[in-house]
Amino acid sequence: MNKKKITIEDVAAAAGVGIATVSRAINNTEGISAKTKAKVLQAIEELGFVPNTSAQSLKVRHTNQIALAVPDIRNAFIPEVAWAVEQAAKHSGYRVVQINTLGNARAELETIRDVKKLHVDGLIMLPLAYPKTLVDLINKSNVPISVINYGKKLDPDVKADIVSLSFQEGRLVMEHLINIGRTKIAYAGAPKDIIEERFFAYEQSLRQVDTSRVFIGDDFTIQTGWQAADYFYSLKDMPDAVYASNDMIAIGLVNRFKELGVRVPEDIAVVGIDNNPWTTLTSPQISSVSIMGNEVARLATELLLQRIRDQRVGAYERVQFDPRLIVRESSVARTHNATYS
Amino acid sequence: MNKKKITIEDVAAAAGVGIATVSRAINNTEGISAKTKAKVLQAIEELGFVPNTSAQSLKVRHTNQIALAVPDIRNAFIPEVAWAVEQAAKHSGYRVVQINTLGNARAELETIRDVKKLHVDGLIMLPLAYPKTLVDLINKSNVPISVINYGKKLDPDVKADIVSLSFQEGRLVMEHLINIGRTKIAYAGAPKDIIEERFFAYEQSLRQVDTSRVFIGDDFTIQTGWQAADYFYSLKDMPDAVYASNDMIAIGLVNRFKELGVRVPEDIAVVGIDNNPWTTLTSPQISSVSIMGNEVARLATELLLQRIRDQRVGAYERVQFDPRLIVRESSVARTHNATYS
DNA sequence: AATCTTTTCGGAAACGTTTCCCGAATCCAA
DNA sequence: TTGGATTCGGGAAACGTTTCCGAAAAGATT
Repeated sequence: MNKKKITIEDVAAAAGVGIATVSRAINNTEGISAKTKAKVLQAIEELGFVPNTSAQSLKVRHTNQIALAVPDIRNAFIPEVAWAVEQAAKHSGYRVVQINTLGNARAELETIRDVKKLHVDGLIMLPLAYPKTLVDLINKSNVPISVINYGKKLDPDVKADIVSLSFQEGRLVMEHLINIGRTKIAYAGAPKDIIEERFFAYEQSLRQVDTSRVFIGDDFTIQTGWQAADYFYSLKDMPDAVYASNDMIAIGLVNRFKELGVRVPEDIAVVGIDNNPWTTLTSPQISSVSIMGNEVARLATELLLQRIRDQRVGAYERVQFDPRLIVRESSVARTHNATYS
Repeated sequence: MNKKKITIEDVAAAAGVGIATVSRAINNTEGISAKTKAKVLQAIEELGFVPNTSAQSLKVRHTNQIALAVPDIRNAFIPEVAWAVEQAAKHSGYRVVQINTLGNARAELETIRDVKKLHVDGLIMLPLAYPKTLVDLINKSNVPISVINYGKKLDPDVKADIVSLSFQEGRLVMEHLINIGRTKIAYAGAPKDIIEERFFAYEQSLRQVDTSRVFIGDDFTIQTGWQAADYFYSLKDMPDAVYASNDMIAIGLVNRFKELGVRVPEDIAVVGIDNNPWTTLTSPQISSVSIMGNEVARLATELLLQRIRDQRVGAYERVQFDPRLIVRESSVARTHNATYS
């Protein structure tokens, strides 16, 4: 209907006040009486006036937006993070614009240029690597940045708040498995483990590793889990526990074991990593360790928002998030089983 | 380092030209010689100048952004859509800002107000319902809108391009099941099926429905599938096929059937809906019908972008997307089985 | 060489806000 | 009442661009 864009000036005219007054009413800054404010507000309502964000941003030099740069929307970890960031941001009145780098390193550089263009107030990024060029760009950009580090060790003096995963998840599952009395622990993973630490933890928890007990499949899928199960089943000396480097593999393991008539956890315990919701949908439910994506994301955005608001600069935070083991049915103490079997 | 914001004016000074010329260089509009353009570009490079998007938008009256309003980021269907929209938009040089309505109807209204504020050039929405107030708001907003309709029938004269799912998925699975010679077909679903059409299709494909063969669980989860399997198993006259109203339920069904020693598909065929990636990870792999979220999303954004570019108004598109059945291991013709059993 | 086209460039006016600064109105106390 | 202190409201400048319009420069045509 209303073809013409209506501006603050129209409102001013309609309400019989000056444009400055209208502005005061909108942002409820002080220096305006309740009466005129009401009058203005009503005029706004009648005209269906909506302030132009571009003009506002241009004037006030910030946009109330933060950018979230993610490598690939389809990785399991990402939606969780995106969700949490969105929540935390919205809660503080910020909008988030997502920038998809597709895991492309060049795009990751491009990102911070975009960030300047858009004049967003801050940036949260999950880089998959830290080439020098990226670090440089970060350091000389003067936009507040939080990085969520779920990859490799990074340059210690990046000028950004960093919340990283502590890579203790492997240790956690090994300790757990040992605690519940398992002695023949196997490992099922994939090559070029993004998080090699997961395998290192396996090695370090054992006096010596029996290489016949480690199975390395092609990828992080259920199929790999199946293959691993078949393999372990074929061993004359079957393991009594398996540490799966992610939940997909763990799920494949318990499915296949069930088919083979191997009882989980009585005959063999299984624990995975990621705390994928699916772990609760299998039978038995699978123990897993949560990487705390939600909390990590929330903290990262809170740090960022804080930095934005306080105009803080320097004194960059460096926090690690420890993963948490969630014990479910697929791994229980041996003594328990004895009672039942 | 560079504390002060540097503007087009600084560039002009540095390059020894006027500010209009700089603008021409940036947007490579014509009316500028190659030589001076190079000069300007270099100055830009040296100063690290980045144009201010807010100022640009204010002037040109558009933002090169489209908004995507989604009910809940965690629904299976949504990430697929979000991804496709993002891809299509980026390909045309548009950025997408996601607005999360949390499925909240009020927030859905608020959305279109936000859209005006932000001055995005268009909006793609997936409303879960179409209250009159929403339709009104859509109709009198003069922002191009595409709606992806995966819910109920909607007001026929919404002023927006609409691409909807055709709700033929139920018919598809029933025809398939009948074609492969199943005669005792059961239904497993959840109450208040978002897409009631799925159940209607079941009723309509049968001369008469044997109510003992329909199981309505609590929700769309695997657990419901388990319960359904138990229930069907308990029947004296077991069905020879079950039509699950979504893949989660289907997965639960085949898992539980396997445990019960019921063979799929020999004893009983199972087919689900949604073409959830997980259907290929079970054994047997589960037949399912794809709702074509990807294609739907891509078309919706293409329609939108087109409308934006051509400033087209009126002549709203109405397209339906037909789902597609993907036959996997969980449903094969009876004659086949005979050979094997 | 002189005029006429055409191309290239710069000045200045917008775009729709916020905010500074100052004048007007209101309030309070004596 | 009157004056001074205080609150309220308006005009105008600024934010950083794009673009219109006219002027200058360059090229083309005799």
